Amino acid sequence: MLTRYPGALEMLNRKMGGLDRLSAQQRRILSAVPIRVVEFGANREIIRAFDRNPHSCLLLQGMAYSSKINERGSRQIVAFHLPGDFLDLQSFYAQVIDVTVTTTTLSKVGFIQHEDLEELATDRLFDRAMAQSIVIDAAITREWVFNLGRREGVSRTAHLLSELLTRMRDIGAVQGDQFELPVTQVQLGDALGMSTVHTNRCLKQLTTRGLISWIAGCLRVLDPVALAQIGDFEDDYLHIRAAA
Amino acid sequence: MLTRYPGALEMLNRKMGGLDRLSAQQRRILSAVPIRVVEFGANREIIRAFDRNPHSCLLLQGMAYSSKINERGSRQIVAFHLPGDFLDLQSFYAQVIDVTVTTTTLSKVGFIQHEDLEELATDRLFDRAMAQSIVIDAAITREWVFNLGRREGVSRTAHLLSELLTRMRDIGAVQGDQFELPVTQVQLGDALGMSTVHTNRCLKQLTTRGLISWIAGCLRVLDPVALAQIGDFEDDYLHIRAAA
DNA sequence: CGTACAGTTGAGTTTATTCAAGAAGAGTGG
DNA sequence: CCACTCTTCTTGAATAAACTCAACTGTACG
Repeated sequence: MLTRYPGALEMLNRKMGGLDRLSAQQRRILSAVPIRVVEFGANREIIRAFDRNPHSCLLLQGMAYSSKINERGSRQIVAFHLPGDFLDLQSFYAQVIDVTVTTTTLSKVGFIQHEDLEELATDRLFDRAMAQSIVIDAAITREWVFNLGRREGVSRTAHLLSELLTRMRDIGAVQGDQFELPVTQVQLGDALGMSTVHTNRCLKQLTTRGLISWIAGCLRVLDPVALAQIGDFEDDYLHIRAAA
Repeated sequence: MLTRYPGALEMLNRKMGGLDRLSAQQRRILSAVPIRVVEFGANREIIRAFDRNPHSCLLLQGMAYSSKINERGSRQIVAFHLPGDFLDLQSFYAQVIDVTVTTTTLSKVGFIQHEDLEELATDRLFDRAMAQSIVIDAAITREWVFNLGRREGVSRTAHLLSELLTRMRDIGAVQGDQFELPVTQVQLGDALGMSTVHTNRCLKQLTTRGLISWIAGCLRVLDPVALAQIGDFEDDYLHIRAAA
């Protein structure tokens, strides 16, 4: 299950500020960081809640989500992770992790030891890149609170899809407003705080209105502007540079 | 409006790891940090969304909340802030802030310039204390996502009140399971993602069942264990040290 | 060919919302 | 001290949103 994967370093470079902002020295430091790459099948737990791992993970390929489950069996997905995202960087700062991270599809994950991150964090730029990653994740979570608290089904669904479109576009995974979305409606419902049945009906409404078309795990956004409008979506909170 | 306030340094000490963990040298550094203390009346905006401030704030006294408002006029409170909390530390890492922070009652706020935080962050312990503060806030926000997504009215309300009780107790503001809660039911509803009417009815249920008593801005939790049980509340995510 | 999982649809029930109006307080000025 | 106003809290009733339950379709896979 353990393989070498050349994309790992590129992801780390990107996450730590982008190649253009890094000095030759900094790039040398990054390339020396040991990254253990592991491939996971679909629906595999990468990180389990309450664990105290000596490492944090970077998603290299595929897709994953963070979820919380209570003893009554209710599950709520609290974040979706796309390639290039840290999955559990918070465990580097808080030692313990409060969510379970699971793949939705075949994925590659890079494991970095905390002691190596510790070493990296001595460089101010790297330190800030990691902190910023956490801050942006937190901003997304706050927007989810708004989404769950103040938007009804159809709008809520449209907002989440708009967020995913925007983030997918940022990492270059969107072509012609179309992208792979390896997520089931059950998972989507768990993220939206809605039942599967209701999620299905909301998606159908968006489809009927000609806004989206979701076939075979591939989402095509037919009218991104209208979708964003119905979903009351503004992309500022994602902190995506206009240059990207 | 600008006053000196001796509690400011104590709060900063506490936030940066607690007096016992700080060296004499570190305490000296902290005591030299310029903190501008400003008093705000009730319902005053301390920080406005999308601003780019050269400072971050520490709540010294009173209570505040972070909220997001969309152009349709819906408001969602995404966090409550208690004395000792940083209000907008994320703006130190991301420059811009995505929420508006408002007082609920007469409050004292300490303003610290980002350049001074920058200086503090050169000390590893201080740097980690700030990062940890952000990570814990994020964990609370994730729990709110669960709360809004997966718990119905009464349980959701019970959970929030349990969270506030626990956090209030941690800062020593609880006596006999009773504490000042200077929040209106409108604000509580905005935090719970519910209408004011429904919030009122959920509170009434908790009252009728003999779990709480909320009179004149003072919440008395009559049965903390039962309240936590109904609210499906576990305090692990708050990362509160058992010693405290 | 059977099983498992994902998606879809209908019908009844529960939860929460909106609208509306009245009661209880707090603060203000005469 | 009282009348006035404003905000907060409370309650009822009709409506809307979302959930549960249940059944059925399709598809992938061994």
